[in-house]
Amino acid sequence: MPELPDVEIYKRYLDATSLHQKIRKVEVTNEKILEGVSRERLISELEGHKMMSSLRHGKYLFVRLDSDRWLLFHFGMTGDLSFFAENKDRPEYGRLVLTFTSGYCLACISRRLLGKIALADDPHDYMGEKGLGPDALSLDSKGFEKALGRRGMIKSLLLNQKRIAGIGNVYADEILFQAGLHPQKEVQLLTDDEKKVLYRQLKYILETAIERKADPGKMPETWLLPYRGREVKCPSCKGTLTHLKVGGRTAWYCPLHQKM
DNA sequence: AGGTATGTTAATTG
DNA sequence: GCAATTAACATACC
Repeated sequence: MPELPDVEIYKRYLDATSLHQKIRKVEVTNEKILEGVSRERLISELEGHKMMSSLRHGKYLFVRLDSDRWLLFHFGMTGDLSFFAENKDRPEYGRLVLTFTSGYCLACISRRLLGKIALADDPHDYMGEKGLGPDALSLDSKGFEKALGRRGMIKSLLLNQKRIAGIGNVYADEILFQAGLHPQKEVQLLTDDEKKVLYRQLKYILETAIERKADPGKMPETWLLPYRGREVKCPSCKGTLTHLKVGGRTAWYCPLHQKM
């Protein structure tokens, strides 16, 4: 379920388990996950090398190798990382599996193959080519207002990675729920106060989600997330949760306190 | 069996 | 040029 908080947790997991270990074996079990690099090329760039540090931007995770080249992961909807002992507990759908000389392995899992694994010379250049906007957590309030732009439905703008990188469907709904804004509200109708509240909630939601390990079961009872997907009472007012489609995605919200 | 799913992108239409 | 909509990608779940 990788949105920004999930990918931040993946980054910390990779940092804690896999840095500074020599890669002994590289397996690519499905080449469709690779973007712009062949299986042979990826293997030769990784084998015998070490991962030295990592960097997250939006939903992308970049890993610097000891060659100063970068390995990057984009997880799509069903991506995950798994660290395990060789010949034991090997997860399903590991599309890239690195085995270290220590006898432990790091796998990039992708059930639906909607993610990407690639090599890059420089993360900044790669993000530029993709047209990715600034990372949601690095924005100050001025940068946020600039990134919002002038037209469109607020939820679509929050989800647009070219404007702000990192927010996905679930956390976009959560931010709007806490800010009391209807997902289809036109951004040009937002008051300065509403923009301030939106910015403050964006920070609060993403930071809190990271503190709670991006585990949906651990989010506050006052949030939308524990009730998302059910037409039950709103956890913050007398309303009843409901949903509609915005930009092809399901938007859950409370029609009573989320104002157009 | 058909609809849905936390992501992105291309094609199309307004 | 922008924004909205839809299909496509591949697979599991209800």
